[in-house]
Parts: sequence; structure tokens; C-alpha cells
Amino acid sequence: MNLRELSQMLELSQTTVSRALGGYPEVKEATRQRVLEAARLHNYHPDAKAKSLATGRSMSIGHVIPSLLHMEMTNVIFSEFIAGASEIYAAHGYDMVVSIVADEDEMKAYRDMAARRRVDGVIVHGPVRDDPRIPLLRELGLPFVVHGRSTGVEASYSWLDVNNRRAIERATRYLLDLGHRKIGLVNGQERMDFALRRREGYLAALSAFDVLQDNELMTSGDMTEPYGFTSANQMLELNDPPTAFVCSSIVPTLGIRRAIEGRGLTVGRDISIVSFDDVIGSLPNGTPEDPTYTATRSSVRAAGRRLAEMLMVRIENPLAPDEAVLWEAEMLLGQSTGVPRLEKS
Amino acid sequence: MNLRELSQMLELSQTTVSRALGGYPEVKEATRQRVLEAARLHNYHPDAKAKSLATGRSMSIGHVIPSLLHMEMTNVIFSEFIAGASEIYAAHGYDMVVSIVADEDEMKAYRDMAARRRVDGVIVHGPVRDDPRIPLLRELGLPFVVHGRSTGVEASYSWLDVNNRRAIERATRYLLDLGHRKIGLVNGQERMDFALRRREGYLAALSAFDVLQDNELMTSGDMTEPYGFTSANQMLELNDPPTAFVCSSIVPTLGIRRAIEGRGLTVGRDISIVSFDDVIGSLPNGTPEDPTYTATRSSVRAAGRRLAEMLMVRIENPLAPDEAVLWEAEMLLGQSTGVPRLEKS
DNA sequence: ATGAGCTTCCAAAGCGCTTTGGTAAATCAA
DNA sequence: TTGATTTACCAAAGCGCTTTGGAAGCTCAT
Repeated sequence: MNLRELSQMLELSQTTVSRALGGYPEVKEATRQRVLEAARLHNYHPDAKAKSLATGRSMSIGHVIPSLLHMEMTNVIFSEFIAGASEIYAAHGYDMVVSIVADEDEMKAYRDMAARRRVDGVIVHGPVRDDPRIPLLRELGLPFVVHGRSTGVEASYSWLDVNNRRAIERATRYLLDLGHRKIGLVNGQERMDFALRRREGYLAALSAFDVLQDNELMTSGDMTEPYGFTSANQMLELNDPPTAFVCSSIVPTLGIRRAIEGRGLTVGRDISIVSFDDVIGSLPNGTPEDPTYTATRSSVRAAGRRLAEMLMVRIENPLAPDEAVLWEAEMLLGQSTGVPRLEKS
Repeated sequence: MNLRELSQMLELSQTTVSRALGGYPEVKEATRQRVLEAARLHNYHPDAKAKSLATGRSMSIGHVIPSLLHMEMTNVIFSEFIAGASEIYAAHGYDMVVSIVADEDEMKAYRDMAARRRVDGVIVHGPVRDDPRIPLLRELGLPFVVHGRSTGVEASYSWLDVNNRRAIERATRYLLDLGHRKIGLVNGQERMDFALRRREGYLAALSAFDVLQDNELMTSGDMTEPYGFTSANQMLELNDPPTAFVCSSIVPTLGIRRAIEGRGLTVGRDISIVSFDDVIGSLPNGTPEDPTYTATRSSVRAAGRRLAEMLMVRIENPLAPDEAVLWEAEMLLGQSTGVPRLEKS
């Protein structure tokens, strides 16, 4: 059933039927009801591409994710994000098109989406320092918002970020307050902007307590479970091993736990962990009243929702001023922290 | 830059330019080169929706995922699947549109996609017993393939499934062979078809060894980490606790580990675990030579690739006979299993 | 030289919608 | 009553592409 057939059936022009369906005022109320009724009866829905072609708006949002290097995000975090974003898209009548590309094809993927006019806007994931995608999208004139920020990019753009620096600084300070002085940092890939900021926060806390930076107590890598396991094991084998860990995500935290318990030690009693928690559906951090891990927490799903809203605004009005949103993470005390017990001294 | 502008610039008709770009033979080679050159120079890419409207093919594939009840899959497994599928889509020039909807809107989402002719086909995720989506899609005439099978659906359809029954039967038999007799099953939601089959496999193995089914040793639920933790803890508190667990996914397996070690026991030595492993990027099961968990394994990413290919075929030729693919899971011996030590006796 | 058969190009229709620029009929103000 | 508005509708253009159905211009065997 298409518009022509429907309008012939109703003995009305396509114009009138289209306007009736679109809610325009220049059609008699009785007629509108007749049209609505018939449309429902015959399950008429305007063809998406014809509508898009006529209006010039594709009514879809693009997400480009580089598959290889960002495997950490491809998985847990990304799907949590799109779960949030897609709620908003649906509410506004937008579809979500996601394109997983090899890292080296990422820029081409954006150019392509823009040239083919496939999407009305995009959300940029996992910004790195001096991220080239931001100037590219600006040049392409494609509306976009960024999940995170890119140190080094001067141009203005819309973003939403967690205050990663402060979140990890607080986490580290908490451990320092408990008396820990050997604190391992199990960080994400430090080419990612968020990981750089977290490292800064960690170092800031240490220096506030006059603790010297120790490069053997800092690792950077893809946030997988084995990565956490390996990092923790390496550090625990040092002469002067850490009594606590600060970890960038719940996933490697699980590996840290495995390493600790594999050595016959107990998390929270012998070795403390503070994690960053993105609030992953399948990996919830215990219950809100009794978190498994002491953690600084910020929902990536909520970030997806908020960024989607910001993007909708930019699409409606491309000339709107850029919007910058910085969220503070909340800190939850859980079972994974305590005063140091295994100090070398 | 659109076709009209490009063809005016070249002083050719739109027809000729279109054909030159499309690789049709009825255009002189010199002309084709001239066109190709100009197209590249001006970064001309045909407008996706105009092209789709003209050809009648939307060149995109839909994925509908119900957000609430399938949260287990929304996260880890689903994103692993689409990572595989999207490789194939990209290679065939298709885009992927994903739509996360409230459970009760799922059928509507399919109807909508079909009526608006938004996609050329869909992949159905997480089939349940008597899944209503299969007859619906058949009625809508929308090409589709199913990841898994639906017990109770008589009609023919294309699917790819892992032999879940046999995989879990083998896993359970392995534990029985080692001497375990109290074996806990930490299963997925048993309204899901795959979970039902796994339960059958578990029970078949037990009865082959004349071990009685014990309902206290079987749980069913969303495959999260805390679910594994809680299930394992409950069972371990029984008078006659299990000496081993069979678990439906690596995610709850992590929770089982936490429960075991939380009681001062050691995985593999005191309590054994065999898991099903979907091969999740961020949660790899140790290294191939030395798996952390003994597991039956089948890559969901590979399934995504294969199903995407099957769907492409169906779209090319909707009358092609349905295809059914059953994969056997491989079984890997890891560090998480051993002979029983803590028997009540 | 002539018609058949290629080669190479093009005008125009059509995909299914929205939107512009109307026009008749009904209503209203004076 | 008459001209001005308002109401309720419609024909047709246009979005940017593909594809159909030619049509010139060439080549070439006869």
C-alpha cells in the first residue's frame, strides 16, 4: 500500500492524504479521520526512503566503530551506550545505523556517510588526543557530538564527558587515606583521552600525598579480563608489591580479582581495589546498598541518552552553539577496600 | 555534488554517467575513465536514499533487540554477533540498522520496518519456544534468518544454531567422568530456546550416569555476573553441595568463581567449573593453549558472519530453499576442572 | 551503395513521497 | 450585494537516482 493507492481508494488527492496524515491544519477534521482510519486499516506507513528523499532528512544517526583497536569498547561499553542512545532516537523517530569498520577505514566511513547523505548526524566514540575525526566532521558539515573530549583539538564542538581526572583522583585519594602507599594503576589504552585524564588524576593524588610515581605500578592496555589478570600478577610479583589497585573498568577488575585470589589472598582484606564503573548491565557492581567493588561510577547508558538528545538538538538547529557537559562520577564504598595489611616495611 | 551536476560538468547525460559508474558495458572506455576520474575528484557518491528509491532495495539489514528482558544479550553477546555480521554487510555494501525496543514493541518494530520498507532483511536474535516472530516475518514477506532455533515452530525457516544440547551434555559428561556426581547447572533464561536445549543436555548426561535430577542444583536466569554468584552461593550452602558447576556463559562463570573463592575454596582444585564460551572479545577464556576455564566453545562472532551471509543469499533470491546450519561446539580443557575433593560421602 | 548490426550515447519515465502554488466554494464584512 | 477572506482541496514539480526505449553514427559484408 502506497500513498497513491491509498489516496485513490479514498478519492482524495495525494496532497490531501499526505497532509491529513502529517497533521497539517488545512484539511477538514472529518476528512482527516477518514484518512487516518483507512491508513490504519491498510497498515499504511510512508516509505522511509521516499519520505527522506522528499524531505532531505534521512532520519537516521550513524555510529562508526573501529573494530580492531577498540575491541574493548566494541563490546561491553559500546552496547551499553547505544542502548541509551537508541531510546532517544526511537522517541524522535530516528533510526540508528551502525558501521563497524577496520581502524584504517574509519575516516573513509565518515566521508562515505556524509557523501551518500546516509545519516543526519553521528556520535563520535572513544576520542583520542588530537582526534582527527573532529576536524573532519566539521569540514564535512555533518552534525556530531562526542562522547568524551579530545585534548589538543582547539576547535569548538559538542561533547559530554565524565570528569575522569577527578574520579580517579578521588579513588586514589581514598586508598591513600586508608594508608595505602603502593597503589597500582590498571588503566585503559593511554592513547584514549579518557585514560590519559585518569592517569593524571592518579598521579595528582599520589603527589598530593608525596608518594613518588612508580612506572612499574602503572599499566595501560585494552580493558579485558586477562589484561587485568596479567597486570595485577606482574605487579604483585614485584619486590615491593602494591597493596591496592585502581582500575579503569569493571572488566579488568574481574581479572585483578582472579589474580589476587589465585595467590590465596582476599580482595578487600589483603588487597584493595577501587574500580571505575560504567554500569554495565551484565556486570553490575553488586547491589546499590552493598557494592562488590568500591568504585567511582557514571552510567554510560545515561551518557548515551544525553548525547543523543544533544545531537537531536544540533540536527534541528545546526547553528546552535556547541554544548559541553561534564559529569561528576559518584563514589560508592563497597567490599573491595580496607586498610593495608600486607605492607612490606 | 549530485548526478545532474556531475553529468553537466562532463557534458554527458545522467544516463551515461550512471552507467559508466555502474560498470555497464554500453559506454566507451575512454568516457568511463573520464567519468570515474571526475567522480573521484569531486568525491561524488550517489545519494543512498535516491538510489534505494530507484532500485527498490534499501541496502540495509535490520536488527531488532528487545531491551529489557534480553539485557543479557543486549550486552556482550549481541555486540559480538554484530561485529561479525557487519563485516559481511560491509563487504556486500549493506548498512546495519539496529533498533532497541521495549519487549512489548518488538512485533510492532518488525511490522514497521517492513511497512516502511526500511530494510531488505532482518536477523532474529534469541528465539524462544514457539517464537511468534517467525510466522510474523513470514507473513510480512521480509527475508530473515534466525540465530538459533525455535522449538514448536513447524514452518520452515533459515537458521544457524550451535548444538547446545550436545555441547552441554559433553560438558556434563566430562565432569561425571571425573567422578563428580553433584553438579550444579547455572543456566540462562529457560524461556530461551538455547537454554532449554542445554538443560536437556545436562539432564541426558546425568541420566546416562544414573544420577538423579535435583532441582536445587539447577537455576535459570539472566546471564549476569551476580546471577552466577548468587546461584553458586545458594547451591554451595546446601547440605549436600555440588562439587562442580556447568555454566551457560563466561559472564556468570565469573560470578561462580567469586562465590567459590569467597568461601576460601579454589576453582579447579576444590570445585570444578565447565562453562559455555561464546568467545567474547573482552572476556577471552585465557589463551588457546591454556584456557582459564574448561569450556565448550563456539564463536558467536563467527555465527554473525555466517548468518549474515545466509541472509544475503536469501535477499538475492527469496525463493531459495531454507538453509539450516548446526554447528558443533568444541571442547577445551582448562584449569577449572579436576577430580572431586570435597565430597560429602 | 545498401541494409544489418554494433557501438555509444541520450530523453524521459518512474521510484513514493512532500510541498508549492494554485483554485473553487463557502463565509464574512460592510 | 460585492469584494475580501477563509476553508478545503488538488495538479504538478521536485528530491536524485536507475532504467527503458530509442536514435544517431559507424562498420562491414554483400
